[in-house]
Amino acid sequence: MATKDRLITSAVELIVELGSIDRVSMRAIAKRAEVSPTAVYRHYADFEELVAATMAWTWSEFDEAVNGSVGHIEDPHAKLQASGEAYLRFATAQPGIYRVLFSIDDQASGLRDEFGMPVFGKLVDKVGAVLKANNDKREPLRVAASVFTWIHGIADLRLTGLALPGGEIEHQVRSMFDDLRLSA
Amino acid sequence: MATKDRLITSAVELIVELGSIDRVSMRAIAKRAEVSPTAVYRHYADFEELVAATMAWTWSEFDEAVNGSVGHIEDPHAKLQASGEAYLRFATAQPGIYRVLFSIDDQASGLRDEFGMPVFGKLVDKVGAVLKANNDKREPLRVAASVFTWIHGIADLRLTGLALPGGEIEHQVRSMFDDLRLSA
DNA sequence: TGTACATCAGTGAACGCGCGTTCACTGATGTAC
DNA sequence: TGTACATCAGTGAACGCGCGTTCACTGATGTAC
Repeated sequence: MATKDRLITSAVELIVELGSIDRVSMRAIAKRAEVSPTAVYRHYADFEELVAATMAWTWSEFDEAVNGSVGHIEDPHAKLQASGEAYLRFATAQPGIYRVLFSIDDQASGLRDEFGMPVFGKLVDKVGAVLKANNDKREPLRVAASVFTWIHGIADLRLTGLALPGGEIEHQVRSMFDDLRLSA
Repeated sequence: MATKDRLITSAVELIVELGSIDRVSMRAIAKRAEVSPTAVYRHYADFEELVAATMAWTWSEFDEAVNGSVGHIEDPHAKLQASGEAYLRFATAQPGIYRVLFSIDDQASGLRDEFGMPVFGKLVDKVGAVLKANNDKREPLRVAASVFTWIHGIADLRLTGLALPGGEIEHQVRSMFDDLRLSA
């Protein structure tokens, strides 16, 4: 049904506008989706379930953004670079949405295990390919954790509007990979 | 007055327990401080002002944690290392509190300019001292921005409870500085 | 030193509001015979 | 093919609740003469 999906996209819109999932109410979502508050219960057992569905949707959008568009790239360095750029573009595009993925919250942390870990796994693979091409003996899992940590820092600080030097997304990703010795 | 401060510490306690400032209400703060909701208005014009005061207090606690305890350290490398460790300890100790500093919010961003930038300035100085000792010609501001970005990533991901490899705080800070060529 | 008065920190009751959820219902669509 | 019935997506009214804020007030403390 169209309504079920429209509730989720309405929730996403509101998160973007208000900057945090905690500021979004079920009634506001229903209103945005042009449906009565009661209608929500036809599709989700309660508000928590709607929030969970919204987070799951956000995770899959994130996965698609970061991994979907780079499948055709053969060169491991170019692939990692493109993926990193897509990561930052996703995080920067809509304030609040990226933060949803990393909420401090029991519900969020369960979804992170379920949806986030596979995404991290794909990063480990991409990093592993670069290490192999570079004949670099470091452990992919550890290096990928550094990449993830750093790029999360870039993404999250960008959201706050803090005026740090760092330049354009492309350049920022490139110098990160330089510092982590993941360049060609 | 004791009440004025107790309202702030109550607010901080609630942020820690609930994991986000958005989940904390004025009435809950008053209750925690053992005072009627009305009494809050003796000390703060409105809820927004109480929130602002709480954020300002959090910023100064953060500044104190990161910079207060390292003043006596002479060696620039040891000083930067100790400061980085204190940073992560502060962020990790109480979930939610650190996140308050980096909220997406007009009010938060004003306070970040006012209280956060000076703290960042001190980091630039510490990084500058290390660069000088290393006879490293890189620009302190840019290198400090990388340090800040990365350590924020470490701190923020730790809060989510994500099980990434990386080890103890001390070790994690050390390998970050190694990768950024800021070690002795 | 005593008295009059101002200031100050607090109270309880009340306001209008938006919240998540439940209820009894309506009308359209799908299915069985 | 028509009819009876079940299912499904939706509605509006109502619930109890916690919210931020205002009001008129009380009683203790500080100050002036």
